[in-house]
Amino acid sequence: MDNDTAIRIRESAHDLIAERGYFGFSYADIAEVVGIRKASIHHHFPSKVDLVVATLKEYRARLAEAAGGLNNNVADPLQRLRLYVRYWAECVKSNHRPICIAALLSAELPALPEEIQAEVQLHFKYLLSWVKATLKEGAASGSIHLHSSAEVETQSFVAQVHGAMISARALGSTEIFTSITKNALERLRPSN
Amino acid sequence: MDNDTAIRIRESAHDLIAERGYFGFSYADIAEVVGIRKASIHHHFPSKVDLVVATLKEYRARLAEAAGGLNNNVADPLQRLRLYVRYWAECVKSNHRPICIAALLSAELPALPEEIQAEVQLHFKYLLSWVKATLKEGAASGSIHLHSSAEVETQSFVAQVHGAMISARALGSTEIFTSITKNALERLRPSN
DNA sequence: GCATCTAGACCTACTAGTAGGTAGTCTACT
DNA sequence: AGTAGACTACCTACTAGTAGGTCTAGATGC
Repeated sequence: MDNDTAIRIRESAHDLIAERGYFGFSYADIAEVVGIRKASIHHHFPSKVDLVVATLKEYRARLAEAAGGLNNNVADPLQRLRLYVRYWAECVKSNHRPICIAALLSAELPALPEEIQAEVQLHFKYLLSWVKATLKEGAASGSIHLHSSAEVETQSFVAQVHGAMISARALGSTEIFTSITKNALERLRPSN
Repeated sequence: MDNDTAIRIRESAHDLIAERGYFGFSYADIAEVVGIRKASIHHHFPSKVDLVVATLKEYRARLAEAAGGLNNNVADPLQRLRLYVRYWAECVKSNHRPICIAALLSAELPALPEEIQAEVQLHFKYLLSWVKATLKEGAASGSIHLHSSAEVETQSFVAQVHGAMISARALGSTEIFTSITKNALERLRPSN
């Protein structure tokens, strides 16, 4: 499952989901990108559901890795959130996976197979829990000011980032992503 | 174009897009809901693009109507935004078109036909311009406090509402929509 | 009053193309 | 020899869309 071809299939699945959503890509698209035949994909991922679940699991693992890295290497919790936002700003700017695939799939959620729905939900729960822990730590150390509860500020922060991705895509504008997220971070500054 | 069947087709298209996105529904699905044959849909809407463009135009017309109604009948600009949010809270709660189809389609945007992309963009521009005008009026009359520019506060407000819809869908939770949007409105209160 | 014409609405039957998925085979490496 | 990984060739189900016919209601001509 960790061999090169399987990884390339999974990575191009991620690219394609970020571009078009679950129903917007096919095994034929992936076959063309990876340079193998459609049937060969089934050898690595028996069904489309398996492929997308694996893609989401990997995506979540990468988030966990990145979040852990920030926790360990960046002392200031607010700065961690700034770097999180900066990562996405780069994605939006370069148009490389410029949207969170869990947020995108969430939009299509009722039509998706249950196993995928569950993975999407797990991603949201993980992201919310990391942001919440970060906000709480910042509030305790004084680097972050919370206007309301950590729970609600967490939900609002995540919603703003996701909403910013959507607006940026709709308007074809990197700037709108930057200005929304800058505003969201500004609100968390202690002097406010 | 305004006869009963055409309307029913367009309305069920709206339902289905809100549930599944552009690629997630077919003429066969609509035929089943409306109770006519697939081919008959083409009589009213020659292509899927025509149908979705018509659905988005109608959706925007309804938004314009509702926004105009709020402008005329509700004196306080902040209260207009509260009612806008309340409308969506009801949709989320009742699970009747619980997501803005322009926001949903924006997620899939790069894969959509250009005419649809253009309509999605028009919806965003209209919504942003109405919210901005409302915020400005509120700021002038003192019923709304703007922490930053009207432009940025507008973008943030809209992003929070859209992000709240996404989170609510992902977690199957009406409460998260309510708490995010309540927080967004709270920020605009003059006492803050 | 009655036949005829027209047009909209809907139908059956079909097209070419694509979807996800399967069966069975070949090849190269361990 | 066994196995992983790729292949060709195929399947069924479904997609948007088309061709051409039927039915009905209203308007028109005599």
